[in-house]
Amino acid sequence: MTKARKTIMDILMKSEEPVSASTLAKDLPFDQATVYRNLHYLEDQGFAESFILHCSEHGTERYYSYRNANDVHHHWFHCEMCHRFIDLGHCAYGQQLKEWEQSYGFTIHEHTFFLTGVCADCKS
Amino acid sequence: MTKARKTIMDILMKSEEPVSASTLAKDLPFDQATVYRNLHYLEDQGFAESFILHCSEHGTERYYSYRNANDVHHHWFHCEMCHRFIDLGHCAYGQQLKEWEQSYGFTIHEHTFFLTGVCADCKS
DNA sequence: ACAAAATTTGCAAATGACTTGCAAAATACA
DNA sequence: TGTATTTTGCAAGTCATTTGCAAATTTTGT
Ligand SMILES: [Mn+2]
Ligand SMILES: [Mn+2]
Ligand SMILES: [Zn+2]
Ligand SMILES: [Zn+2]
Repeated sequence: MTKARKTIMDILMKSEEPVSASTLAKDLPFDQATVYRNLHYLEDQGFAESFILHCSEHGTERYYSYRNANDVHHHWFHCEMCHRFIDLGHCAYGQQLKEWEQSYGFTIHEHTFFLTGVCADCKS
Repeated sequence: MTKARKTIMDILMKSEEPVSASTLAKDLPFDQATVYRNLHYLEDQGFAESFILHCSEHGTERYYSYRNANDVHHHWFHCEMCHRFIDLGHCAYGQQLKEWEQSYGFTIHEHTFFLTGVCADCKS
């Protein structure tokens, strides 16, 4: 495994919340193309997952988080003031998704869910 | 109300599914800046709502739909093959969102939810 | 209907996240 | 170690969306 890939993988593993691709690209000492290509690679291999979120201050960016092989993914709340994410816990939509698949006949590949607003700290 | 604004508003009102901003900008006989500015205006005024969705064929685009003053919004399934949207019906997360607000102390401004996959027609 | 004030439009250039071609550098494999 | 495969940096490109500005349109007050 290359240095760039290991660095990115480590960051994702250690991070408590999703990290944006463009921020990684700016902060890391690798070319942006290398960062983006590695994020794609990690997601392809199932080591990471991502979603696109728009915030007025940082614009539209893709956020990545580490994906544990056996672990279920999480959904998040994003604070529009401090830009931190709050973990909403494991995804609890499995059953609902199956029901929709049955009643509509489609096959779901992905579902996107997140909240935006102002966190408790920023309100006070 | 200007011609451009009325045209865009009409399209949103008549459309059965969300329409992408960039498609509107390409297809309508107004400048793209005018289209984008009017979409922002309509959303600001509460006549439209939008979400960002990425599909491999069309890339990352913002999709708009008309928002009826009294009506609750809908969530959607997007088919990655035919690129149509399937209406999943009224949003049923009101209660859940309130519970999260209480247990986490944050205030939710928006929630984003949608599905992607392959529709029944495209599977056969 | 008329003129001034306020808003909107078209144009052209800019923005910013992300992608891509290519040759050099690093890594994996025998 | 030598060779095949993968990855990297660089530079340029793509594409949705935004922005400044002067001209055109719409709104307001009379
Ligand atoms: Mn943010
Ligand atoms: Mn699509
Ligand atoms: Zn906050
Ligand atoms: Zn389909």
